This record gives sequence, C-alpha cells and structure tokens, in this order.
Amino acid sequence: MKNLQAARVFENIAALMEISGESPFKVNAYRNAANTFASLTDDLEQLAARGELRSIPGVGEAIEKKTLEILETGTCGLYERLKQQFPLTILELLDLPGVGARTVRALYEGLGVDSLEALENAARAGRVQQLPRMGAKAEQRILESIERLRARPSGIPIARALPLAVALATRMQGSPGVLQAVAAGGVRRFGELVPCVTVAVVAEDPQEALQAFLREAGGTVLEAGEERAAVRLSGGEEAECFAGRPENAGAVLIRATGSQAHLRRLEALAAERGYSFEGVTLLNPRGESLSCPDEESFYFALGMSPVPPELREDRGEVEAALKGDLPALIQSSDLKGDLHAHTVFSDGSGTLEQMAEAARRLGYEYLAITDHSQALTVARGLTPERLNEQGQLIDAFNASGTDIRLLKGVEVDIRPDGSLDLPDESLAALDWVVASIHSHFALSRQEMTERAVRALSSPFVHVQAHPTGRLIGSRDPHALDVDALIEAAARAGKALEINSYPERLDLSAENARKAADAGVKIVVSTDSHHPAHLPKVSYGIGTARRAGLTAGDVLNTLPLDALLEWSRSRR
DNA sequence: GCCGTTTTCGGCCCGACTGTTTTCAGTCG
Repeated sequence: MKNLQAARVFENIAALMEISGESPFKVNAYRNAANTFASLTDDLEQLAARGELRSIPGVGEAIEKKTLEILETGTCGLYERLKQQFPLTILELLDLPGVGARTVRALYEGLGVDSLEALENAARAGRVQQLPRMGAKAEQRILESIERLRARPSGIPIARALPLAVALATRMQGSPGVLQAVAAGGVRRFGELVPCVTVAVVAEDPQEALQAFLREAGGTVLEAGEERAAVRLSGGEEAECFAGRPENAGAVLIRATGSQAHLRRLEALAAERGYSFEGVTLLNPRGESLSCPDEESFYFALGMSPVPPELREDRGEVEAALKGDLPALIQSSDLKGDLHAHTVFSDGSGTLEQMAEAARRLGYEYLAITDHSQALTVARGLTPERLNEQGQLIDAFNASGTDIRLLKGVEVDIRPDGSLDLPDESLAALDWVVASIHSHFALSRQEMTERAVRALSSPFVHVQAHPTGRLIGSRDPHALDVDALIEAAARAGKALEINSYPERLDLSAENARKAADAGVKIVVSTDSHHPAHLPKVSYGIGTARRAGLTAGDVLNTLPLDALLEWSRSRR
C-alpha cells in the first residue's frame, strides 16, 4: 500500500518547490496529485500494474513517471534533488498559520532557520524581527503559533486513514483463504484522528492471512504475532491487522475495532460471567472457545445488546447496552436529501443537472443548491442578480418533470459584524439559507461568538454551516463559544450543520451531541463541490452516529413537504 | 505540470486583508 507514501512525496515536492520559488501552477499540479493520491481508494500499485495511472485526473506524463519511480524505489530524482537544496525539517514551518513559502525562504536564507526549533530560538532571540517586512508583532505571533502547534493532538486524520484502511481491506479481501476483511479500528468508530490504520480479517488460516497482510501492506514489520501483525507503512503511518477463524469472527471484529476503553469493559463483563476475552477469542470457564461468528452473538453472550462501533468508547454505551436501551442511530438510508451543495455558478464543478442526477442516484427527494455569495470573490460568489438568474434555472429544472426537487438556496457569507452578505429580499426568495464564516478568522472569541450568534438571529437563515471552521489535523477551530452558539440556535429554532467534508466533520461528534441535547436540529450535509462528493455524506453520518444521533435529531431525514414546512416556519 | 482544444499552446480562482511600510509583499480562502 504505497498511496500515502506517494502522496507524501508529492506533497513535499510541492512544498519544497514553492519555497524555492517555482511556478505556482507547477506547484499546484504536484499538490493536486498528492491530494488525489491521499484520498484514492484504489491501490496505486495495482493501477500502475494495469498501466492506468494516467486515468487519474491530474496525472500526466511527468507525474506518472515519478509515481512509477516512487512505487519502485520509494523516492524520485526530483525529490532527492530538492532535499539536497533544503532540509526536510523546513516543511514544519509551513504548518504555522501566517507563515507561507516566501517567509520560510526568507527565514532560511536570512537566518539559516530550517526547523521549528531553530525558528523558536531565532524568535526568542529577537532575530526574526530583523528580517525585512517582519516586526515584533509577527515575531510574537510566530512564537504563539509554535506553542499551539505543539499542543495539537496527534494522529492520522480520518480523511487519510479511512481510504487507506478501506484500500488495505479490499486488497486483503482478494487474498486466498480470506473470507472477510473490513476496515476496523478508529476509522470504524469514526474517530477524527486515529493512531493507526486497522484491518480485521476472517480466514480459515489466520496465520496465512497475517502473512498476506505483511506482504500487501509493505513497510517495516513491527509485529508478526499469531493474531495480530503490525507494520510501519512507507508513508510513516502504522498499520495493523487482526485475524481469526470464522467461528471467532465476532471477537476478531470487536478486538480490531476497539476502543481500548470499551474492550476493557467487555473483558471485565466476560470475567464476571466466568468467561475470558483474550486476543481474538472468547473462552468459556473450561477454557474452550465460544463460537461467535458475528459481533451480535459476541455481545449477546455477554448479556448485552450489540453496540454500534461508533459508540464504543466507554462513555455509557456499555450500561445502555446491558439495559437494552441503546439509541437507534441514524443511517445513511434515513436521509431524504442534502442541504449544502455547490455548482459551477460558484466554485463547484458540476452543473445543476449533474448535481441533481448525483443526488437522484442516492435516492434523495431533494437537493439544496447553495452556492457562495458575492463576498467570497475567490469562489465567484453570487450577486443578487446571479442568484436570481440561478433561481430561474432551478424553477425551470423543477418544472421539467424530474423526480428530484432542487431547492433554491445559498451559502451566504457572514460578515465580521455578523450581518449577511446578501439583502433580505434576496434571501427571502429562497427555500434554504445556509450561513457560514469564510474570512476574518482572527477575531476575538467574544467577537466571533457575537458574529455567529447574530447571523443565526436573521429570520432568513436556516442553518449555520461548519460552525467552528476547523480542519482536522491542520487548522484549529476558530475562537468561538460553541455552547453560546448552540444556545442561540436553540432559542432561534435554527439548525446547525455536521459538514461531511472528511477534513472538517464540523460540528464534531461531541458538539453535535451537545446541540442535540439542547434541542437543536442537526443537518448532515456534504458541502459538495462535485457530483462525486455527495456520497461522502457517509463521513457526516458516521460523525452523527458517534454523537448518538437518531433520525429524529436530523432535519434532512424529513420528507420534502415536511422540510419545506420547517423551512417556512422559521420566518 | 496538466488539460483541452478554438487540438500542441495558453490558461490555470483572484481580491481583501495584514503588518509592515510609506507603496506593497505575502497569506489566505
């Protein structure tokens, strides 16, 4: 599995080229390839073997050649040359907000700064402010950013770990003797950052399956036991595989899925019954293996209801399962539509018709078209005139006898003072108004909270999108009193979004739970910018399930008429 | 470097904001 390795090499090439002052378009080509590879669920090596690398969008002659080189040798000539020019540790500096490629180059050339540590020392010594266009303020900001960066939780973001786990499982599924292979571990529980990429395998010969895992995964072997194998992948991530026989399939899956805290509770419950849950086997008091061909039979054997993976954190789910009152978690099939999607009118790449067709294929009744508003110039945001023009096209589409309804909507920008970027009369003409923050992230906590709360108080807004602005593993949530926002949403009867973008998952499961407890309706939307993004709602659903949400908590489980009724009743 | 075609070159998201200057480079979305 070398997808992430190739992605990392191209990511680093792009960054080093940018620092060296290469053409931004060239840089972008490498960065684009890196992002594509990182979220690819097909295996690059298999694509390469079939000669299909060029079929990946953004892969041309040069990147194909380098990809083959990386798959073969782990690196490529260009990368090695760039690494001679700059030490790799210099890339740490780019993680600092406010520090871009030019600044990194100035720091390197002017002060010899080539790592976070070196920058910290230089800033403390007051040397950074001596550089041109740098001042005391910038120096202070750098020191603060370094501190925040160090405090950031570690782990593999689910946006990377999940595709990788699925790809590994798919490869294992094709191995001889493997009956079942699934992505397990933290990604199956929909953790945001996972320590490790985990696969669970059921096979007649678990030993053979683990050997197959070691071959398929590649990298450095960390463990090659009887029930578990682990490797350090060539991209630096850890991957593990649990394997067991079909009669133990339930125990294998449960062990591989975790969490550690949940497993500790199950082991204790097993002990209370005279059983023992060791490794991937459940043993009776005589030390004989108890058959549990699926997870349900394992949980039943312990006298409890089966616990959905997303809840396995020992946060009350064990007690609930023992009493048999676990919530009936929402499923993808409960959704009747998506309420956040972009088209070619702003920064999306699908037409109204293409987006509608993608939604129809998911079995939806409706899709809200919510392109950006005018303030977001980079995204070619809509003026009132263009919004109106789009509305007429949507009307025409809906009148054309299609079985999916497009809702007229917008993703209106929330200005720094909390006012909205479109006049009331524009918003009043719409079925669905999403409000969100895309600029001025550096406001104080109080200013940001007032801003967000004020936006929700507009009678035309239905939902606030990606409320905290975080990007998992790369951007902290902006300073915001989420509790105050939830309270305001509850008061105003407005909804909050779980944005399904794998890098966002915003609201987080924790905040979504709080919102639901406060009586706030949740919208699980994709923020799709391409027809192929709509199925990524599975990430939002995973987050909603982790929050313990049921279909009743989520607004877009309502059929069209009821949703429109809700929308109208807000005004 | 990729892509698409008005098909082998020219275009590729571009304007606001910030901190530093004193006219603007760099970052960000």
